[in-house]
Amino acid sequence: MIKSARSIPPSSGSTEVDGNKLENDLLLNLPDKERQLIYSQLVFLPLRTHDVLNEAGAPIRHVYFMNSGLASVLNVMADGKSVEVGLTGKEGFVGLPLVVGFASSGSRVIVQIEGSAFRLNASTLLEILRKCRTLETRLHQYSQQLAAQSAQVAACNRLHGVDERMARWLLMSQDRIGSELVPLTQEFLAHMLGTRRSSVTVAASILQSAGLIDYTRGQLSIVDRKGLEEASCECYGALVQQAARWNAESR
Amino acid sequence: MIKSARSIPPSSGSTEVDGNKLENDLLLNLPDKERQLIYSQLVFLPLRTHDVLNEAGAPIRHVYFMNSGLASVLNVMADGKSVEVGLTGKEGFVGLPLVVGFASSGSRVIVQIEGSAFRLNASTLLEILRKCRTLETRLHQYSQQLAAQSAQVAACNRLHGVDERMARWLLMSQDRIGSELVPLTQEFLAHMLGTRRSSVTVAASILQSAGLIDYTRGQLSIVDRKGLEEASCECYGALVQQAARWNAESR
DNA sequence: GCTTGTATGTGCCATATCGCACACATTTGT
DNA sequence: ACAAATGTGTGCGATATGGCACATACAAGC
Repeated sequence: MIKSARSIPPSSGSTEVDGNKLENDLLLNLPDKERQLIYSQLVFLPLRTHDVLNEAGAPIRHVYFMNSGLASVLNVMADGKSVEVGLTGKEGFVGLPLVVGFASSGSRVIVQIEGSAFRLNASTLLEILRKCRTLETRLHQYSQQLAAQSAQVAACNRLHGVDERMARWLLMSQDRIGSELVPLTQEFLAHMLGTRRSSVTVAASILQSAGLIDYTRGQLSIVDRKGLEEASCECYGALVQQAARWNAESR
Repeated sequence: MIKSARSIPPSSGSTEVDGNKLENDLLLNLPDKERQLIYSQLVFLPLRTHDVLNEAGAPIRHVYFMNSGLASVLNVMADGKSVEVGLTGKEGFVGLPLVVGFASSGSRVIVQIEGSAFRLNASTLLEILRKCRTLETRLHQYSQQLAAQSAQVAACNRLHGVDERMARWLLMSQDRIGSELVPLTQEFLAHMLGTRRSSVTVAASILQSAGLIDYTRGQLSIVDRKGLEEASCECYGALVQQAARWNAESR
């Protein structure tokens, strides 16, 4: 079995902010000085399915440290068709352009699976970043990871079929939400994969009859993770490997 | 006609480094202090077609400020198939992971059209960056631009046909090399677009008989740029717009 | 129990692309 | 002049996916 992001060691000890458990990898284990500056400003925010966190071309008013659940970075075309170009969970952050000095978002980011995040005003983030080098570096590193994801997805979208891409998506999701249960309709999965719903139906049937997944009305569960990895394209493994390599290098 | 990157105003005055004209946007108009630190370290390097600047998964030994010509960021699969996920010319830089503290490259970067670059050792760059905040910010911003490119390409690869993607590629290339003449075989264009050579032949024939381009044996020239923009998908315009918006915001 | 809305399953045809093979044209080197 | 290497044009069947329409299944509310 591919060593997935799930096997990244959990942070030492548990931390609460604003009475809520802090799970975001970028915020955990910061130097004391930065922790004090940041934690007091964080606002806990439940995320509901299909909430829009950032809109393409619109000013970034808030940034989000994902805490649980899943958000999708989408590229939306003029005719309404959309394709997911990135996926972010508790390892991630929404609002990256702001970190490098851009005021607007390049893409739409929506909540795909409900959960929670810690939010900051744009101006608050900028103020904090002036004093928090560790956090800033982590955000820049995360930006590279997300870019690598987009790149892999770009290739995957060109070269691989619906079944493989769907398997990849499920694996990536599971890594980020840490649960076998993925609450999601085929309709939305189709939007993520940039295909028709009926193609998803067919792909899902195939994966189900192979005993890899199980689903009913918006509740999809992963039955055989190892099997799913074999059904997926190499893109999943490539991304996991790349992430692991970079994580090892950044110590 | 879409306002392209070509219409970005040229830098004030002309600068030479090591006896060679400096064209790279990231290096021009730096604060005096940074200029002095950096310029003395730059090594001029001619780039020949198919030179490999960075290899996926391999340590980054040198970084490159592109000066002329064109380099492609490629994602290569196990079976040898490849897809271009990014394109960089004199507006760009090769070796971004290093800037955020990662030691290895996430993708292969090859020279697509010959030209030149200014090179630095990895360690030299890191040393310089500790003192040069302006350059560092510019590199982070460029990283966002390149990521936006990958994202758009990811969507484009999923939703658009060969003809449209080819038109987009030609437009993006022209913006970066600033010439109507694109020296390139259909074979390599096929690698960029992640398709077969014969599909490129067909697409090229269509564009040619429409009077938009002209080509013979590795020499492709853009005849009707406006027409090509119409033949291209919205992705080209979207990228130009996004770049313009961010450039305006970062002042 | 019935209605309404939402989620999923299926079928049919058009089309784009793939995989492969081969013919032809142009350039390069001897 | 000739051979070899390289670049381009074309055809054909297999396949995957798209667009669309409709049938079925389940859930929630009255």
